[in-house]
Amino acid sequence: MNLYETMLERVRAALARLAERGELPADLDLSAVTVEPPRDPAHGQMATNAALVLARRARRRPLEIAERLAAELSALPEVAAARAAPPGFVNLVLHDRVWREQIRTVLELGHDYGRCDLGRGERVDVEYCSANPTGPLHVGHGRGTVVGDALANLLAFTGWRVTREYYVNDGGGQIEALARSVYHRYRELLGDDPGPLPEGLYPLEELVPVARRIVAEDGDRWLGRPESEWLDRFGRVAVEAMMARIREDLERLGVRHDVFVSERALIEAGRIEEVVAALEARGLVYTGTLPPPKGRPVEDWEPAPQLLFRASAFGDDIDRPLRRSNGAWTYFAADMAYHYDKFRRGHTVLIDVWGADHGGYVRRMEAAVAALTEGRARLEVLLCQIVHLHERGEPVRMSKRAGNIVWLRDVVERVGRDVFRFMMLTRKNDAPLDFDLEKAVEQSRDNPVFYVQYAHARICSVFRHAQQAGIPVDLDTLRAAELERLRDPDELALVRRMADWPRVVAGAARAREPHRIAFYLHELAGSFHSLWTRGKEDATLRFLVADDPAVTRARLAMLAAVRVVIACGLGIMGVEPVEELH
RNA sequence: GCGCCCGUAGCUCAGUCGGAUAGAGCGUCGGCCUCCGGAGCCGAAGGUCAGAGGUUCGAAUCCUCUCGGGCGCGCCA
Repeated sequence: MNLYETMLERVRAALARLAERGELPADLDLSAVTVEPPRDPAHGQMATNAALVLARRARRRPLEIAERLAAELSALPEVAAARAAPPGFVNLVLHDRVWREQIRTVLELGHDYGRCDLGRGERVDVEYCSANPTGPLHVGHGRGTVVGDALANLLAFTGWRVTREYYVNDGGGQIEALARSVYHRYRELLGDDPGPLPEGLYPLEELVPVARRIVAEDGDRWLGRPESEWLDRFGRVAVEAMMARIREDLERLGVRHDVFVSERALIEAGRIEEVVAALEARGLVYTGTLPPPKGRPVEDWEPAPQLLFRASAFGDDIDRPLRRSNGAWTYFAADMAYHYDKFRRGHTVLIDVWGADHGGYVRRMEAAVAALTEGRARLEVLLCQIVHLHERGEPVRMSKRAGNIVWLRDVVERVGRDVFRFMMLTRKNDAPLDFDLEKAVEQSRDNPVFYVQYAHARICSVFRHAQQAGIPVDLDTLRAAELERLRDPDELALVRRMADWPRVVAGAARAREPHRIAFYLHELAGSFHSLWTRGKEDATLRFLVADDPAVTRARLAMLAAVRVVIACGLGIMGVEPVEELH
């Protein structure tokens, strides 16, 4: 339990005592009562809204309740001051020692500090990346991949049982196009001039080695043969090769999925038929004709009866097709089978991280999950907005047609895994993100990655100096430090910021917003840098004070704890906490 | 036309389940190097939270409408 939760319990207990004495009604609903840091630190260190929330039901003036509550809270051992403030807050100041003790807690718990059981062991499936196996990952894929990975880390840290998952779209027409693209290269390699690449095929250089492999294994036996003979073979080899490449790209980003699920395998196992039959049995599937699409007119639109899922019964605008007019299942039908599969494997929270261009797909998938699981699982979709790439201030435009795609691997190699991952988490997912390749490698205040890592490195540097000076820095010594020697307001501010970590983690997990970790670390690093600089101006505030081993121990304990929190936060983001910058 | 997302300082963005006088970085201006790493720190200036209405003790936050931007809109994935 973190400090805020502890104080919330204290507030609830105090309210109960007031109720016992008849100063409040007995059965008040306390669920809206919170204990939070006030926006303006001048008000105090924590504030509760209890009186404001309860005033109406209690039929009392908020300030009156606040005053009684303040009196009650003043008596607590943790509380240095409790004051009622208009319109009805109770502001709390805790004894410094309560905050300082958090240092010892951090040193006891290490990287488990901030861990909690918010998820209560519920099984959540986080599906992210899931790029089509028609080429390597490009920068655009990187954002969702990092967001999904960090979110999975965050949820695992806060008590969920997490599966990290990649859906391999190896079943549709795009794979046929991929196979034909490889066949084109195959003919080129064997000197059988195929002419220019037909419209709709992939011009990727990366397909040449795939074709080469088929030449090596199969020779020229597919030359001049009808498509029906070679299409499957070429498709399988191409998907395998592309997935191998994608896994390498993921590896370089430090991303490792637990499960790769093949769309094709689901289809071949008859899973779509199962799901559709189940829906059919419940009257949720029918044959009908959809109205023409809105917006820009579709030239060759003709009304045609199709097999439809009654998505509109679950909040979608219209019903959605399950079969194409050529009889094949739609992507949506396969996706239904896939999401049902996630549920069948025991997940009750399904989180999908998608690009913003899939926004129009969210409603129908939510409807599908609601229908298939009969409300026992819920889908949460995180849409990641576009990444704008900049080079020397100029936007880098990517276009598949022009063939100037920026591969994820190249960017990661250039700026480094840590920088890339951190930068991808410096915006909330539904805001567009600018990524400047120059700034990313710059070591300045401008660059939040550097700023945070620099704080960590500086702490490590202090410890190196301490060791050189023969000052004991082992954990037992630090745990036994006389923390009351930490008296400077900036030291206490740093400690309070550090003690915020459990709240931040829980809030970020609840909101599915891993970017909050990045912002928090930036603030924590700021508090630290500020304190560091004061030590330059005032030697008594330096961390290592030669003639005062006790204060040195206390400050080293504080730094050790801050370092743990920084490292832990970076760990959730998948970023290495470096010990030295160069 | 419809749906989803967004609109906060000159720029890029935070803003906790609705909480008090809306915060940070960049940029601008003014300061701080006998130093545990100045790759840093401190200060100043800078706001009609797009606009209007509503709910509420209280709205940047929730609801409605308007304006502006992004994405998407049968048988692609």
